[in-house]
Amino acid sequence: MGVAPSTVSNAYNRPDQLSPELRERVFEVARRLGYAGPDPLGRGLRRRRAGAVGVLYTDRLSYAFADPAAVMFFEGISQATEEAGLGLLLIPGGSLGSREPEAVRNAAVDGLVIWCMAEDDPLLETALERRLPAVLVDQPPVEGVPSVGIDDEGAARAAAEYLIGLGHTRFGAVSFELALGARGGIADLSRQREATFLPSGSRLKGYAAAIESAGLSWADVPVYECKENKVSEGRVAAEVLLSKTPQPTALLATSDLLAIGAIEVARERGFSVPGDISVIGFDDIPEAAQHIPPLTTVYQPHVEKGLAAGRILIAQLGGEGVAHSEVLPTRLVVRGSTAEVKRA
Amino acid sequence: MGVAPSTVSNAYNRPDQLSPELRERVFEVARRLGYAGPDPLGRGLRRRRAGAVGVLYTDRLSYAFADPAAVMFFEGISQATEEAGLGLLLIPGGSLGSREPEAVRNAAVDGLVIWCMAEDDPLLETALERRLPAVLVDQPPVEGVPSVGIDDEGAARAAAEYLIGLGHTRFGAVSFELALGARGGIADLSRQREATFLPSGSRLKGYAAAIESAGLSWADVPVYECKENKVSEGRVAAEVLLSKTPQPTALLATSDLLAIGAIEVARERGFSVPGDISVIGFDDIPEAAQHIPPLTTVYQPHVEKGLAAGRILIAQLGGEGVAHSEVLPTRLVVRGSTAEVKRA
DNA sequence: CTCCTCTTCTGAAACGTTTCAGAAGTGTAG
DNA sequence: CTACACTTCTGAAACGTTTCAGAAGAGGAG
Repeated sequence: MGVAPSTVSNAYNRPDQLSPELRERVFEVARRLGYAGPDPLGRGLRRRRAGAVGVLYTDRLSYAFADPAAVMFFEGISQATEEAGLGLLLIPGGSLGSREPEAVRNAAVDGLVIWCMAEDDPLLETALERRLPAVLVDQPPVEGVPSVGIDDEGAARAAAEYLIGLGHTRFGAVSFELALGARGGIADLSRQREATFLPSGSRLKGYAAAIESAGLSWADVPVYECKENKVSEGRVAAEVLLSKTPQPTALLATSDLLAIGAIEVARERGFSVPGDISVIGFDDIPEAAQHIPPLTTVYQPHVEKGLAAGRILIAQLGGEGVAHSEVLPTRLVVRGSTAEVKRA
Repeated sequence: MGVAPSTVSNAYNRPDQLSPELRERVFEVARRLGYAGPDPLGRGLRRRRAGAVGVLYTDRLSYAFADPAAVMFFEGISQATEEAGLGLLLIPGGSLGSREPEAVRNAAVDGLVIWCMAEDDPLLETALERRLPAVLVDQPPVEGVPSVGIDDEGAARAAAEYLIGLGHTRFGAVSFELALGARGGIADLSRQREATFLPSGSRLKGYAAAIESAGLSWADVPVYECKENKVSEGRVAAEVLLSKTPQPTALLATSDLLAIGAIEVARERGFSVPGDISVIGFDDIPEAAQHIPPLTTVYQPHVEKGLAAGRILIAQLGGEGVAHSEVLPTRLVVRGSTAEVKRA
């Protein structure tokens, strides 16, 4: 091509460093040779940045897209990365359930959003070992890494207190995974204490706190741990919980998806919701308001959470040192899936 | 560290090439030095692969997450990439509406899923110039690049024929973007002919074909072109179309989101849907079945579309030459938003 | 003509790997 | 003791850029 590599580089990156004619000539030759501009990997290596941030999620990515709350969270992150002109790399979970650390190590990113991973997930350590700028979301804090999240415990407590105020005394709880490798089934107190997923652990703690301070016994409340956060699991949980004696009059779910499944089963069994049984959710996904009956649930700002996480991460990339954490507000949204307990 | 770089490399990538003790020692030193394993960029450069595939979308990414059809499509792609242990890089659209080619050129990926871009979008050319393995989805075919899609025209035609069979003769159409920079407003025939977005163009063509072959005049059917694929735009379209004389008794939408918006407005104006006005959608997003009334619409397999696109792309990566295209099946799903035309 | 400044371009080094041929050492068979 | 085969490790080159100091030449001021 008869020109130094550095000149080609300048043609693409610093037009002011060479004459317009030569620049045009370089492009012309590039076109003829089928050269599409600097290779991203070579450039990334030299410049020491990848031009993308990664997001690490506890489950398989493809599951995340089936969870409306996750999708909104992604929407927020992508908004932040788009603002900054960065790519968003979705890091694959283990291809066959096995958590491959390879993918985490191999992700060409400048920073990491680590979302909702179990405290003891080996992948979490792998991720932190990379010493990239990172931000934790809905997870226990780690020294030196900013966190974004909500007050899970407080919000759950408020939700349970609301039901107590309606006169309910017999509860059942539907939780998603408490720790890696959820078995699916009733989780006793010790299993609850082992919870390594922050949201499930904290929300149960909130429910427990409300119930104990009402003079009731949390130990008597059956907690069903689902294997995944999906409607079908909520159904399974309700099957079990509604067969208990004494039968609960109120079900506390840790997500709307689970709550929806529970309501389905309750109705199929001939109960009126909220007439006979009240069900409360968590997340306030868009479907919650559309649902019949509309779900009483805890609103949390999913999109904003993603946006905040993205922005905090990006600020770190810019080298603006102080990584601040953020706790976003929640709000109990009373709709139609809860009512005063029926007088016996 | 007292050991050759190649040995470190072997420690991480080829355990069989060195003694277990040395390998352990390497890791030990790595830990102490805070070395987290081979740098993805260096490795990528040398190995000539990035370990990720990119997805390029016509809109801003953050919009995509708000569209259930898009989300399902992503779900499919991510399933495919996850199977292959690859990352999924979401390439940012122009940060401020302006389509920056930088991001496309700068994406460190081994292949590209190019989804639903206008035929004349400069970014499309930029993407193809990279000469990476690619697959086009819901787009006009390009020589040498495999395509994945559905028979938009045939499916739309079937949908319109169904309405004609119900006795409707006065139609209105609600379309999303026909070409880059949609203005929002009635699109005349010449604008329709200019359509560069395959799905909108083909679906309208299908509607037109059905109507013409029923002996009606497509030229008399007002077509409202929305700026974006969202409920609020469907509302605007319906406001306009329902004010036309003669008033349409059936609205043909090119997406469910638009159909839902149209139904809202029709009802607010005191019409019964489907009593007075029939509305048909396209996509069969999950919300379509939940909606009141449930939407009559064209089902297409969104997740499978993403899965197919991903797999075809990944097959090309593996060097398996022949890139085959795929046309996925669709199906008219009759629900409650359509009915026989009211006898005057 | 000399000195200085500008513009335009170049050369070499560096970014962090992997690859591959081969060096060094250790056994084993003949 | 030689020949050969392993095993274990190393050195150099290459991957495709960008950066930075500076060479070469042109033009202007003194």
